[in-house]
Amino acid sequence: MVTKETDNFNIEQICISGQCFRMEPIDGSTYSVVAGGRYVEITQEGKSCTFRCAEEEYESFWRHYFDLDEDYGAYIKNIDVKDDYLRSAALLGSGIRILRQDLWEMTASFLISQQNNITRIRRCISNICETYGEKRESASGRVYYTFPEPEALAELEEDALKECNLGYRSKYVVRTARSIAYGDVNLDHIRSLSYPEAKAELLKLYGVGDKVADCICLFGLHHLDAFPVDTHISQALKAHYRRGFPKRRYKGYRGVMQQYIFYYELNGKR
DNA sequence: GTTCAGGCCGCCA
DNA sequence: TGGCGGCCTGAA
Repeated sequence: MVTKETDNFNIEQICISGQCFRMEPIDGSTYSVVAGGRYVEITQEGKSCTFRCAEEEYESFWRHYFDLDEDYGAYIKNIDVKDDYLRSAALLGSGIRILRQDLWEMTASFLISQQNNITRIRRCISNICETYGEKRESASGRVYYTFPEPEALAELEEDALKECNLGYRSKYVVRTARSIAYGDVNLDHIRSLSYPEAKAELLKLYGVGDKVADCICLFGLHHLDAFPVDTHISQALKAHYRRGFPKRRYKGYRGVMQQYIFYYELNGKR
C-alpha cells in the first residue's frame, strides 16, 4: 500500500477521459487498472491517493505510468486568461493526466476506436485480452488478462477478431500486428523518433490515419504536441475557435489541451 | 426504428 | 489533391 498526496490528479476523470480502456471503477472511489502486465487498485479521497501495491512497484512503474512527476498545474496556468472556453474545460478536467501507456497496445486500441463508441471499444479490447492475452492473478486474488503481444495476433486470419466484436476493424489490427511482428515497422525505432517522424512512420500501418496516428503519438509515445482532431474536437474548434486553435501558444503540451477539450465536450454539458 | 460513434480505405474526378 | 461511398456493430 502506498499513499500519496497529489495535485491535478483525479482517477475518475482519467478513467472517463477515454485514453485508457483498461481502467474501470470497482466501487465509488476505487478503480482497477491493468497496464504493462500488472494490476493495481487505486482509491482516491480528495488529494490522497492509495495505490494497492508495493512501494517498489509504485516507484518503478505506476508513478511514471500516471505521469505523476509532471506539473500539470503549470500547463493550466499558462492558458490564455481571455480564453474562457479553454479555461472552463481545463477547470473541469484538471485531474486528467496523459498516461504513459504501451505503444503497441495504444496502436491496436486506437485502430479499434475509429467510428466506434467508448463502451464498445472497452468491450472489444476486453474480449481480445480474454481470448488472446495471458491470464494472471493479482496478489489480492483478482483475475485479469494482459494485452496480447503482436505475435499472438499476427498469425490470425484477417477476420478472426470479428469474433471479438471488432467488425471491419479486425483486418486493421491483424495486418498491423503482422507488420510489427514481422519487422516491417519497428516500434523500438519509432520510440526514438521525434513527433513528426514517429507519426509518419505510424501512418504506414494499415488502418492508421491522421487522427489515429496522433492518438498513438500522444498516448503511446507521450508526444504532448500531438493534437488529435476527431469529430468532437472538430466541432468544438468550429464553435469556439473560428480562426483555428492557437496551437503555437501551447507548443509542447497541445495534447494536454486537446484532452481538456475532449473531456469537456463529452462530460461538461450535463 | 434511427442515428452515430475518438475514421480510414479505395476509388474517382 | 480532394470528395465521397462503404464499412461492422451496438449504445443511446
